[in-house]
Amino acid sequence: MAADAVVPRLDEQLCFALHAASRAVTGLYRPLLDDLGLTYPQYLVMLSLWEHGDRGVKELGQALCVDSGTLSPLLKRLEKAGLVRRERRGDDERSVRVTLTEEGDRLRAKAVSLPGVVGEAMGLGPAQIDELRTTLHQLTDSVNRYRANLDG
Amino acid sequence: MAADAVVPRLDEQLCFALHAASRAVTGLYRPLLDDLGLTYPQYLVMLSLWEHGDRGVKELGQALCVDSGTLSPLLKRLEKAGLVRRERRGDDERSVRVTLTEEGDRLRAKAVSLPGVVGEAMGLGPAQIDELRTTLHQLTDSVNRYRANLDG
DNA sequence: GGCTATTTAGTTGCGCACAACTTAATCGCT
DNA sequence: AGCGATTAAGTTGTGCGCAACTAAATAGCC
Repeated sequence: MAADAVVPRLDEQLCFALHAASRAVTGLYRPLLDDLGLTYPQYLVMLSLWEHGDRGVKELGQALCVDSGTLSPLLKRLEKAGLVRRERRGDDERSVRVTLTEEGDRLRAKAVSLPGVVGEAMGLGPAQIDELRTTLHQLTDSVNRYRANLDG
Repeated sequence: MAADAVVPRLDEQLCFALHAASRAVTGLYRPLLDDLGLTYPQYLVMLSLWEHGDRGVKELGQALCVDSGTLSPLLKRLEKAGLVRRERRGDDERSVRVTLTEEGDRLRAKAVSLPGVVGEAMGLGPAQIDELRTTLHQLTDSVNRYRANLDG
């Protein structure tokens, strides 16, 4: 086999396209989220809380695909910022309930404009966006199933 | 407007689908790259070097969309691992040339199998992959143009 | 030639992602 | 009831991403 054909070019690699796109979008959010005093991963946590009002650390971890090693310090920062409260659950002292504070709830109103701005910046039509999201979910599921089989 | 319709659900957000997919794929690469002693971002640098043999730090930064703040320590680790050499360029002492060592070049052969494994795990057909890559490039370009206009 | 502005790498500091580990509570089995 | 296994959250350490800054070399202008 030809040695120079063995490894694909960087910009042909789907993994890099994904990596680059994800970072570009996060970078687009950054200045917008700065106004709310949030980082992008913190914003994802707030989205989940705005949606459900009340979440356990484990639930948040499953929804966002992160473990407690990432979540614990992040939630501590959100708590210090006054957006969130953490309390041990009464019926199971192991688990922790994360709740929105008044201020955390109010922040939702300031986040309203974000999806619109980001959606516009992406420059894709509704059909393209829909298909992209579907394909990405499919890819993520497939990859995660594959990963689960590696150590399972 | 209805308050509960204001901010989309987490799993409807394209940005999160992107974020999750990118991390899933990186996580899939991790155990494979462990065998080569590389992290994923280091692998991207090696891909660029395998492709061009020889790159300036600035060129690498442009190709991978990262600045010297990320690249410098990463290259230092690759150098310490014996995969790469760094030397000031003669004609312009500001810039640094990054070169593959023998060992770095040999590593290419061990990376041959990666794209196949990852491609299979993604569970997408060739047409889907092609379209996904195109859409992602389009999205990245559009977002980065938008970002350039924010501070430009 | 001399001086400022720009360019290029590198450093520092913070937050996230993740692996490996710790601590504490609960579960489940006998 | 007692006790080992499991589960939940948190801690520690490493590497990446990025902003802000520094140091040194070159470019460009007078």
